[in-house]
Amino acid sequence: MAWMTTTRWLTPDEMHAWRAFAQVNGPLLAALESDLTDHGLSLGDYEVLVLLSETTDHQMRMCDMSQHLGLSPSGLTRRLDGLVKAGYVERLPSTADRRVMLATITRIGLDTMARAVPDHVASVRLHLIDRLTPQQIEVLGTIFDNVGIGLGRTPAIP
Amino acid sequence: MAWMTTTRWLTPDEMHAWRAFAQVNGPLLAALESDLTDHGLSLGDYEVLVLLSETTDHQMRMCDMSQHLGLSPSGLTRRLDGLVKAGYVERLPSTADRRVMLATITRIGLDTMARAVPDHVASVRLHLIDRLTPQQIEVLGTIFDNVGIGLGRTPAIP
DNA sequence: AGAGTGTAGTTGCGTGTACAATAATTTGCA
DNA sequence: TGCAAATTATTGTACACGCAACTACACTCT
Repeated sequence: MAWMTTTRWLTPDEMHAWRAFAQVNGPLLAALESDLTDHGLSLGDYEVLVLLSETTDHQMRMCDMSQHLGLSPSGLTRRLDGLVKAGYVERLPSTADRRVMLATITRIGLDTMARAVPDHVASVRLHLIDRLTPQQIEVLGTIFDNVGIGLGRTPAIP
Repeated sequence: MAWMTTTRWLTPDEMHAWRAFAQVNGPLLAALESDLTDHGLSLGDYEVLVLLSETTDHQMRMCDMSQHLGLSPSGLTRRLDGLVKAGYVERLPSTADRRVMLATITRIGLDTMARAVPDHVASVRLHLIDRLTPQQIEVLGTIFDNVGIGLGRTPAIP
């Protein structure tokens, strides 16, 4: 017979926190994504451009990107297809390892991102940050650091 | 000329909170979804069953469900297709308004959900709740209540 | 050097979702 | 009453993503 353990149900506070999170999470991301469409970017496209713009030489291996973005290799391939067609990113075969494709952000991609960033930051402020007290902001960071550790992620350094 | 305003960038604390949230959110939902697959349910399927099981007569109009679930009408139609094929839900034409379809959860659906709920609660505890202090849990609820209000949602009563 | 193993990226296919168009029905108002 | 406008659900189409299979290449060990 299988082990029989009685379920530890959620307390009212726990249930409230979980339901609030579960119900608001989707609309929050939808709002952030919607505010980016003026620049012709999806939230996923934006994440790619930010990631590439933050590297020293503005390029990164596909497999490293898929790790950072939490995307499957095939998903990243097709996402880059769109960005390449839009002219924001180029594919460069690596000379050091001929299996590797280096995705590089173009001048047009950098310009597009530079125009999108202020609106995106304003959107994050509008929908999330400016609705919270400084104490709540600090706790929010701690919460998701802890949850991320449980999921096997190392929290960001700052 | 358009109004020119200087962007209010994020402070280190704000940036930390936003990045932690943005990076952990996806994996958290993926983990919760993954823990449900043993019962043959996706997170979306589970939400439908919970919603129907919580109504007094175990049925709800399609359009009301799409509101509660944040799903488009077409998306809900196809989601119900799967649940109907699995035998968890039935479609009943409403006699009061012949445009509306009433989705009703079946006995099999209720049984399936009853088996899935304890595992799902345990999963929510494992990945989220039990990684937080009581104070963090309370703040988490307040945070997403506030954000939800900004998005035009009324917070849950409890 | 050569065989076997591991890694990087792409493609075929299935799934899930949104948008637009459509059909059926109800509601509102002259 | 009767007709226009709104509401409800479904279907066609397109897109994004993951999994599995595949190709190409690098590494390891003898």
